[in-house]
Amino acid sequence: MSAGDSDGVVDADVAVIEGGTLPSARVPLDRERILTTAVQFIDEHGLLDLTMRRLGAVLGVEAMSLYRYVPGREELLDGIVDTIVGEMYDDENVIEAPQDGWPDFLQRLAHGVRRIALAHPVAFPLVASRPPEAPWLRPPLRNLHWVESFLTGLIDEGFSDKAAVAAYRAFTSFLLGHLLLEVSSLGADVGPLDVLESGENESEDLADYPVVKRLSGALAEDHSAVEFEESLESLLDRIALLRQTAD
Amino acid sequence: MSAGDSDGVVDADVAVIEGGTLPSARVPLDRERILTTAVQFIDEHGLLDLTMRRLGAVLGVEAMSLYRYVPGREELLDGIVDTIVGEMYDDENVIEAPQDGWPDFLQRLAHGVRRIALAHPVAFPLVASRPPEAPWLRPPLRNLHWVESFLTGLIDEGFSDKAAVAAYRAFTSFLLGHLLLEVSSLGADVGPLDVLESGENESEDLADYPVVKRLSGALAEDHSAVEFEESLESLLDRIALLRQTAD
DNA sequence: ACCTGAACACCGTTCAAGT
DNA sequence: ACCTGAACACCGTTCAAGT
Repeated sequence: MSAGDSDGVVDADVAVIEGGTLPSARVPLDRERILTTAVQFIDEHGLLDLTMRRLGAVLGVEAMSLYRYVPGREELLDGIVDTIVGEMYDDENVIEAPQDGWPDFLQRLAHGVRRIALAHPVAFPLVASRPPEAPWLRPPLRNLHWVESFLTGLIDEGFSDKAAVAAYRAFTSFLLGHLLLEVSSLGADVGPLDVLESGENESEDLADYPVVKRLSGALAEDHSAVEFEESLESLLDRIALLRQTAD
Repeated sequence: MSAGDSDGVVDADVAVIEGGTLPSARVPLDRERILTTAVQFIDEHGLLDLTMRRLGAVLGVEAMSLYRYVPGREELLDGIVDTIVGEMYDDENVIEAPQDGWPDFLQRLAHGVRRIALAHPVAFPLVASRPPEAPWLRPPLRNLHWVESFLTGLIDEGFSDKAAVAAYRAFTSFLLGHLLLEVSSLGADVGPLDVLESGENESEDLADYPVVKRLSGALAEDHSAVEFEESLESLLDRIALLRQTAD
């Protein structure tokens, strides 16, 4: 944190104007700037602090101005989800269609989603928990483009329609469960419960649960990365069986 | 819904007094009554409508009275999670320790969690997404009692400490992913986005995604129950391998 | 002992008005 | 065209006061 931009100080007046028309004029709002700023704000301050009024302030504007670009707070949150998931377009390791077989294709897609989860640990629960608008937009793969790629890729690789759909379901619920638990173990999450009061509290609570107490060290260890790889491998094995299933 | 208790009408005055001391006196508040009422309220009206003031009104009391029993809204939500997860104590099909082998034990536990998820489809995302307080309370198994049972049960059945912990991780992330997607497909969720505007909107949106469009029928089909069974079976196979792994 | 009234510092959202 | 001031109907929370 440098001294200039810390702690919510609004320095929109100092913002570099890209078009370069009116040097000292305030750069006008637009939807994309609102959304990227909101994502950044959540990652820094948490979801609970994201308020129309505060987001406006960060953008150097009154809250009411936001309503010209986004219909309300709920739609703002939906836009944030789109923005985050959309980041996967920039990931060169995620490909549009299988090149080295469908397992490689799904591996890349899974790792792409994991990367955006780890890049936005605080905002990711939003991707996971906003109500899906349709059964073909299951979290965390909430992007029609990638769902289309997923299904097309598998069908081109010999999956039946039914098998491709079943694979989509298994793939998404695997990613959702694993990644939600992985980012939540990273600490940040909804709710300002940052009261990790250490001391005798812990040992006292666990007195009635001797096995949990004995294994608490092991339970606290983070093996997310290898568990992700192994579970993904096992999922791909399971999907391989789906592929061979007759309709 | 009978005519008397519908639609948020407060009839606390008519409440039956169990102790039977003062017949016409208002039955006093207590933490449990607050929490069970809150769970019911969420299931009926959604999380967004649950407000300290409204919850108070349902209980026939001003919002400020709640603070005598719960420190604030965040802690109210934590209490709601405890209440919901605690319902599994009443489930006779969930057992404390393996009787017919660990796979049967875990099957019962998994189905118990699924039952509470389906019983509270609107409130369940809260169980899934509240920030865990410790690494041994991974959603959705956020109850020290059941975590203790889980670990003890597996260790008694021949799992090493490490294998039991690994099984705990795999088991919870499976349940979280599957159940969160299952209840969210049931419609209700956070956010008042009940704008399922039918019409040409859908087909228009899907014009650029022909495969999704072609499979949209199949994608909308609900096979949650059989998918749960099959995925659980596969998970148990995976856990069986863990059991045989040397430390 | 238990609940409330009044108050404070916030929210999201609207709309007529400013520039 | 874009933003704002003022207002409305709410929030969570505190605290002295009522019974």
